Amino acid sequence: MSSEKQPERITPRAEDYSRWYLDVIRQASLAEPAEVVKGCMVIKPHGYAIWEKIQRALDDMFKATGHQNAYFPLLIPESFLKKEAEHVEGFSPELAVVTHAGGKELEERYVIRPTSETIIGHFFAKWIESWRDLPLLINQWANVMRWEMRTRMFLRTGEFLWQEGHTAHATHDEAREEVIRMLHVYGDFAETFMAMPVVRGIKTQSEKFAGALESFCIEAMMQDGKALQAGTSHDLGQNFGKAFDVKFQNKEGQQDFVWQTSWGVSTRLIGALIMSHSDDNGLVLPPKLAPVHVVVVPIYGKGADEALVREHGEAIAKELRGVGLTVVFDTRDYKPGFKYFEWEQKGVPLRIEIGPKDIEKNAIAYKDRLAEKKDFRSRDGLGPWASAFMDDFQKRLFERAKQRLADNTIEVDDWETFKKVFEGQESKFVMAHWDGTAETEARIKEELKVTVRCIPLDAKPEEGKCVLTGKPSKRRVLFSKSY
RNA sequence: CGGGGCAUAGCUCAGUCUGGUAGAGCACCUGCUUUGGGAGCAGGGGGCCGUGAGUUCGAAUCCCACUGCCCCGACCA
Repeated sequence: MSSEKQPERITPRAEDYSRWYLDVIRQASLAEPAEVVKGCMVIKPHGYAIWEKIQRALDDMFKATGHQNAYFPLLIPESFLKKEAEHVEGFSPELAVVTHAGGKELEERYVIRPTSETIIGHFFAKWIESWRDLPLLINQWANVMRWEMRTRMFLRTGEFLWQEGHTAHATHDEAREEVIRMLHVYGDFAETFMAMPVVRGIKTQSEKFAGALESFCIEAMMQDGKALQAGTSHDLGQNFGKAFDVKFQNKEGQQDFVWQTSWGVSTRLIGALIMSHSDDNGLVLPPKLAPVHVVVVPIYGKGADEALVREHGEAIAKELRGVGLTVVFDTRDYKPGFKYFEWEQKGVPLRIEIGPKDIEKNAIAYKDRLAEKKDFRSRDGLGPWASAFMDDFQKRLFERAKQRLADNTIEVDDWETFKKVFEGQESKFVMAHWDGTAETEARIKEELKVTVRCIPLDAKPEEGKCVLTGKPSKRRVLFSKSY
């Protein structure tokens, strides 16, 4: 390839979107390819810190909705996977299997969990006897492995981190309520914390989770117009209950199978974050998930009193920490300009510079990560100001993303226009009529690599004709290319 | 799994065609000088040239095999 003088340069989005994505990850020190382990990645401290923020916020939301955390084994007896026909069919191509342990071949092979419905089903069967044991609301934070042909950091890797909620209920209605409740937890999380607007919807039968009756999802639009499934929530019906004999005695004294749900989000959310907000200068993070809110950079001018600058820097950092912000006072021995670039690439929302001139004027210089130039303001009232800045920053990110989603969501009624929208690498969110058949979905996917991302929950009934076949349709569905 | 590319310093790569003591830039370390948008000078450390087997007096270089990684397609959170 070209022998770039600056290998640390970030490829502009317009030049090569997927290179840009990888460059941002590298420059922000979020992760790197595991290199010695196929298809896997190392999540570096700055990337993991974002995941920890995501975990904390979501975990609080799960607890608030009555769930408890537990942990199940990484290894699952191979026979378990086979108990639910559709489930095994969906996952078998991507399973990693343990065949040997302790120096000899295993009697029964284990698969490394691709998801835990089966082993959790096994234990639910032991734990549940009566309607009094229900609902059982469990969540697990774990790693899973799916052997993927092609990987992209955070979006699709062999091993990834996630949470998987697993619940059991006495009635289908109750399970259904849970599925919808968690879908909205995800939707709220995406919009409130990630500043990422999402479309809440139902998957088509061909896109749903293997083994579920129905899958719900939140779909987000990335900057290139493609959709990213950011979270899913499944109505498992009694499929796993029957496969694992998860029965309970109901109030009428009869045996019945439980109704189950499962729902999850993964480290893919970090990919979603990157592709929602970041720019050609690097990462941009919403304050609610940013590991560092403010970086304070000291400037030691000619003949300046270093100790004095340092003292002021410390005082500013302390003041900002006092209002709950995470602050780095960067006293490393680098030129200020070097630090500016580095922290910008890492997505810190606000930079404050403190030097002799500022001290003299009782001022600070600051740089908004979203602004072109830096600005100045008084030293007074820094805490409240910075705190309000973060709220505003979070809001600006959300508004910007919402605007982009609105601008790039269109209704299309004829096939020629539909094709034009998806020419080349182009993509938008297209609301169009669909005749509801898997055949039509397949044809569109084949020809344009476009799929039905979901049937939006808020889709209003509307008579129309399928954009491809002209057959009757009762509402529009969301079409897009996707990650 | 198909097609393509690559493998030499921490990183990006030159050197391979035409065999002869291992190279550059960046990064790193030390010192001095600097500090408001990626500093400068001087000195320094760092290599099983992916692995294995050949050819040869001699292999990063030639031959064979293997492995790994990246990119593009078919599958997927």
